[in-house]
Amino acid sequence: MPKLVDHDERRRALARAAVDAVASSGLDEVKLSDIARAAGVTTGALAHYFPDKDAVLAAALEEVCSRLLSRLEADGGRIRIEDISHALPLDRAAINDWRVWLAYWGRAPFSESLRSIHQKCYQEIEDALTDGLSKASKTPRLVAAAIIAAVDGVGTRATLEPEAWPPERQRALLSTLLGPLFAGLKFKPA
Amino acid sequence: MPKLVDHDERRRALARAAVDAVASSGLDEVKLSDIARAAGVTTGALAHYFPDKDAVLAAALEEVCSRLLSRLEADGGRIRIEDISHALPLDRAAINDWRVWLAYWGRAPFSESLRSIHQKCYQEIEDALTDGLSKASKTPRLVAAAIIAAVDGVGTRATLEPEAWPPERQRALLSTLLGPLFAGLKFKPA
Amino acid sequence: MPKLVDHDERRRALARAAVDAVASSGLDEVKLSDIARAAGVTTGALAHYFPDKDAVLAAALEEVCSRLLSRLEADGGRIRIEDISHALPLDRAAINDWRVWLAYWGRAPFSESLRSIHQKCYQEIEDALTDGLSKASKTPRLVAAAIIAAVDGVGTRATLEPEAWPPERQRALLSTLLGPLFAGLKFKPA
Amino acid sequence: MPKLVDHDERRRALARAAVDAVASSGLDEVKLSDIARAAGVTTGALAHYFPDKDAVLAAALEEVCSRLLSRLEADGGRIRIEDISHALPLDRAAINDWRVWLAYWGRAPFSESLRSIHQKCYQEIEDALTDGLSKASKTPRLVAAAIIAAVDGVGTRATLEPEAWPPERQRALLSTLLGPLFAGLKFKPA
DNA sequence: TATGAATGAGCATTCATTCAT
DNA sequence: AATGAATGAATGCTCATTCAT
Repeated sequence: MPKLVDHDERRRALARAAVDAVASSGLDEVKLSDIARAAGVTTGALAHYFPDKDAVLAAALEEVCSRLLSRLEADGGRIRIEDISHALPLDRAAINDWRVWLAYWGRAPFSESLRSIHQKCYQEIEDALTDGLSKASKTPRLVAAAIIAAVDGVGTRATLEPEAWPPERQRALLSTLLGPLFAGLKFKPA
Repeated sequence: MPKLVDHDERRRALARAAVDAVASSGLDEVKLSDIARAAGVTTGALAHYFPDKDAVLAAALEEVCSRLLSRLEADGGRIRIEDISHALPLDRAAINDWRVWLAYWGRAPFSESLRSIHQKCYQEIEDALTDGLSKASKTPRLVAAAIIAAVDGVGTRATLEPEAWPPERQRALLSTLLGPLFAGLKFKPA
Repeated sequence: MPKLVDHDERRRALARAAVDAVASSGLDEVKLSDIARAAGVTTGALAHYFPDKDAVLAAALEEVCSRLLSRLEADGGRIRIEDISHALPLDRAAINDWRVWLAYWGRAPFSESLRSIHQKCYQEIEDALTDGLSKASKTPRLVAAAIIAAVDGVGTRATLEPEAWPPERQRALLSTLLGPLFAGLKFKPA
Repeated sequence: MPKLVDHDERRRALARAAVDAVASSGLDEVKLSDIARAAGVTTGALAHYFPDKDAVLAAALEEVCSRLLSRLEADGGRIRIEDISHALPLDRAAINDWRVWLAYWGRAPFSESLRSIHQKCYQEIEDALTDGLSKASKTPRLVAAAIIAAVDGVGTRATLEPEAWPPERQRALLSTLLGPLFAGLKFKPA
């Protein structure tokens, strides 16, 4: 019997390697061989798990999406700026993810599959936020979208100018944006 | 002397063509020949105006930056959400520019020259806004950055999901974000 | 001992599968995995029976040769056009074999092993025909070669343009070619 | 002004080089770089004249077809075995062409474009022969097809076993096949 | 004996760049 | 200044082969 591998787990590991490779080479410059090397395999091995390069990159995007989501993992109940700020590029790992995330924004308009991955991700976050805001606002979905936009805006800036935007400054910016908005919400004490 | 004017005008025209080509093919897919075709010349002609492809793409980014800035052209005095919203991807032309703009975000982390073009652009906007806010806020630069982040966040979302974000909805989202913030500013009536 | 029988039988089955695979993919396009799939095994299994791909393809050619020969199986004595026509691509199965047969013609000039398989096959047919013609002609070997050439010529045309050459038309063409030749043979009535 | 080339002439020259390359490497083994080298250019140059490898190979087939046709160039009037034999692989150059010609037979069943080139070639020959036979036979088209089949059959054998089939033997075989057939034709003296 | 994961070399193709005209 | 033919390096992809299980 041949060595049996967990196909899905292997795919996931390769996707993780792809994220690393994209983070360090850039989405446009990354070669299949970069990804393979990052994963410790040869390019041929990738072929067993993905039909082509696009599929590898799509898997990498999904990986980043799921990481982003896991950072936002609502602690239930009340939504706080403090919790939301965990989605920002506050540390090395998150900055890497954001670089990759941003890179895909430029490509999504030309790829149906990337676009749908993106939208699913936004949808999921927006739904969760909307849910948490339903009691506190009369326009919960709009507020949810505003929160997302705030995070995207701050995260973008911080990703493009990482030296100028250390964690504290990012938080300050996010609070400046969301503070007044949250002040108007009718949250009951948790 | 007249030659030089021609030369610069030609460069600018080529840069505009590059923006169009990037908007329709994507920054990763665009070929020098696409750009040349969009400009109505041959690839060889590009060589007379730019040392290499990167230079062409940098010129395209500068072109987009200047367009973005011209849309924001402050009408003087008081800063209003209405004016700021003009920077959003509200029509076809602006959406194109935003697509290009976003595409460069993914590449900036790997290119010193692109990064510096970006930063100069942000700087310019931030300075102008800070100036306009100096009387109205005690932290004008932070508020300026917040405005920029809001525009980036809303613009990103609208660029990625153009059908879901018609102009009115973009304005509503921007107002949701900036309304409460602006309410706290001490603007004197114009 | 019984193992060996199994082994040879298995080889033969794989060769048959190879013929099918070549017939449907083409000799140039056929992959080892196509052959394996056609045989219901994995590529690794092929390695137990053949040293490499060339050997598999050689076995396929031998298989086709033997089928061709079996179609010509002389019914003894007198050689008749009717019998010879059984070697033509008259039905689906024979057309498949001819496609494969033709495909090898293009490769034989570059492969000593394929060439020798070919020659052995021609030799065998020619010898049998020569034998049957020894009483009827003063140049039996030349006539035998003529018969072979006629079958090859008609079969080639029919294989390349199958719709234009239904069985009856093939027979008519063969008769046109061989009729006058056979008329000159001194066959005694059977 | 750049160096201007005669596009069609260049294409033709590249097709000729392709024929040479196929003749010496085989249709399956030939690489684009072989063809480029045979033409004295780089592979990139081929891209200016052919969309892909298949197109190069198709052009090579057309080249061989046209050579075959030119060898048969009817001298008008009466059709003689002697003239027909000029289509056989009698010398080095013709053998090369026949090798290439045969190689395409194996591929035609899988390629619409190759098939159509083949059919056009056969059509042209058949029409010319039919024309020349219209007075001499009541079934001129069938006789024309018989002549073609005879040439194909003899040529195939000679191509596969060149040492065994020197020119004289090829002619003898062709005469054996076609002699009795021609004897039955009602040719008027030219 | 058979599996199938992995290898790694090989090739077609693309395209920025060069340069003779 | 402009052309466009040609270069040649780079890379994604394929697939025969190997080998641990």
